Amino acid sequence: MKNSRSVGELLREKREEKGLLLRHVSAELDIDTAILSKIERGERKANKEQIIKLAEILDLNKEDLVVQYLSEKILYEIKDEELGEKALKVAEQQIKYNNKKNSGQ
Amino acid sequence: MKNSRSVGELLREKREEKGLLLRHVSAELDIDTAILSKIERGERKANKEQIIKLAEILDLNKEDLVVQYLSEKILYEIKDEELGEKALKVAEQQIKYNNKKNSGQ
DNA sequence: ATTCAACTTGACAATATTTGTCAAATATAA
DNA sequence: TTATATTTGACAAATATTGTCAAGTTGAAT
Repeated sequence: MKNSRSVGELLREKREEKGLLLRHVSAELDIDTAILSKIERGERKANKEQIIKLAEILDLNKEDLVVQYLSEKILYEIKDEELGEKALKVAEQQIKYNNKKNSGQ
Repeated sequence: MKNSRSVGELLREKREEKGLLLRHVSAELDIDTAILSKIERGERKANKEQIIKLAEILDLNKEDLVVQYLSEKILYEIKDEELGEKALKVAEQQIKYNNKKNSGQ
């Protein structure tokens, strides 16, 4: 497997690497430091807009960060579901089927 | 692919097959007929509890219905996302990795 | 064409969840 | 200790979800 760091881990790592404080980054996001702290520790989820901004502020690869973010959203959705893994596979099938259809195949 | 009917289609088909009216089924669910109508036509989502009850009332395979229900929830979550499909795959990988870990491998 | 039952629609209300603030508590370091 | 950074939890505001209701539409049977 490639990279398995959570969004929060990625954010905190990079922020510290850059020597930025919560207050610096949260100011740019226009939120309280408390929320960013929670996001970094996985206690709260960021929203899409914040993820984009964070990628920019911290020079993180935007696509990688968004993919990890969406993946966590999906996993959150099915975290207590026995049938979650099955549902994931069905969802993939249904996306693929749709792609096919809409590309004229 | 096996079965690609949406939750709504499954519900309406089976309800009509059984000769039940919206009012019969919605009474058992303790909601207005309007909502059930919308659920069947895909205009609203049911919640988990309702899905379970509906499977019972309509003699639908509970597992199949729940899987389709969860799949639709997942797809809804990423419907406007370019990176949705990628995120789905990452989510699967991460579930698998977790399974491994927690089974002592 | 009128009537009747089933269903649909959309405006709105209630409730739940998400997203945020703030102030106090806890580290960490000088 | 003092100062700064982070964390915590109670609460408030904003948003999304879930529901009701009443009026509108549809279709079948007079």
